[in-house]
Amino acid sequence: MLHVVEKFERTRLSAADWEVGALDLIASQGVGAVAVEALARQLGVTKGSFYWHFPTREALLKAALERWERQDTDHVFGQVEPIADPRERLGELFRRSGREARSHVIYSALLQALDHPLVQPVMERVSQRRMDFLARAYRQIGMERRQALHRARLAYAAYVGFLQLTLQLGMPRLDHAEFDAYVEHVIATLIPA
Amino acid sequence: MLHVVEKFERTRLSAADWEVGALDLIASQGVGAVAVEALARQLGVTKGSFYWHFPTREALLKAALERWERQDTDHVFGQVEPIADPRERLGELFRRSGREARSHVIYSALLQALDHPLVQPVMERVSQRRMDFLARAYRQIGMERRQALHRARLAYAAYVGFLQLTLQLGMPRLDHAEFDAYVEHVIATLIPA
DNA sequence: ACCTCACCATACTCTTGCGTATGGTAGCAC
DNA sequence: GTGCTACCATACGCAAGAGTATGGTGAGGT
Repeated sequence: MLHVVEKFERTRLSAADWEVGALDLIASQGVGAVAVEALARQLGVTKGSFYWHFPTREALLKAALERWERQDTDHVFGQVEPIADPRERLGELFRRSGREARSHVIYSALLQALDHPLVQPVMERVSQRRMDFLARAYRQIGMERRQALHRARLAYAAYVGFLQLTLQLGMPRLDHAEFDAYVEHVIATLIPA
Repeated sequence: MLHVVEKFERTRLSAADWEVGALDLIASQGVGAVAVEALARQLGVTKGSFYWHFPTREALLKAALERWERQDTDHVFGQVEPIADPRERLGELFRRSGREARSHVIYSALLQALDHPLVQPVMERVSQRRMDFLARAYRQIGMERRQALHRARLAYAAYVGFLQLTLQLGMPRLDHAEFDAYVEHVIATLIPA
């Protein structure tokens, strides 16, 4: 129940500790679970501490989202960006999308909170950036501009839907081998030879 | 502000009126907006009325979800089921997916509330049913069993992601013509010749 | 050794939204 | 026309969670 997360029983906390704590909560239980008293309990302090670091709950959310957006950009793209062949680059990107990466889990959780005014613009930027990345790769393959945009939109929609169906709906329950087969099918279908 | 929805100024309400009112709220502002006092205000009565028809808020949600699931099944499939050619059937299904159909809007809103214990099982059933429908069509086309399942999963993920991206994120803002072009691209990509 | 201030606890208030208690009214049976 | 009952209003209680006020404490600089 009360599995405390604190790294090493730090005596004092910083604003950054609250931010990563908030991101932990978002990843595990969604944005709605980010309550200051619950988070304080999880960090081993009380809300008195929180309101020294942040003026309001929204401020924490804003800071946490900025932190995530910052680290997400290079975490997802940085790994595959150097791959020269665009087909190979896209394939590797698809393969990495299901590997329970923390960034994907948080992205999926934030997808569930798109009605929140602080979340929406962040997600719009991140999603647009990722789709542009896909569109560029498809253009490099040799697709016509319009086609590349459509294919990027389709591929990204498939990614978003996949996250929703597996992480949120928890529906397919496919094992490791079956998942690999699915990803290869997606690659064969969405990346032209 | 207070654009009342009531059909024709009925003097008395029935449980069904509350259910469709709840579905209206879900479609326009999500599951979280289904609050009994707000809904009562919208129907021109007070909460005193509500608790005569339903023992609790959850009961209303349950009834509304059952109503939606019932009418959704034939609303989405009923229109395309009679189409004999599986390719044609799938294409028509894809084309209908973006046409702002009420059922899709509600499905998208419920997708945002998958953490709710009442919503999850309903969505699991509906989604599974729809994916089975897709898989059957792909099999009829002549795809191998395993391939058909993967393709159905991919197509449905693309559908779910599309809803999320357009209705919730409000991101692409593509006009009518551009949307049609996108759908045709999807059909060409996901339905084998 | 002590002083400071960054960090934290305790004890409130306020708002929101669910649910309850109880009494009122309108339409139908007879 | 009177009474029953289905529907509704008003006025509560109650819990959760955000935010405030105020006082305490311990580690680092001097």
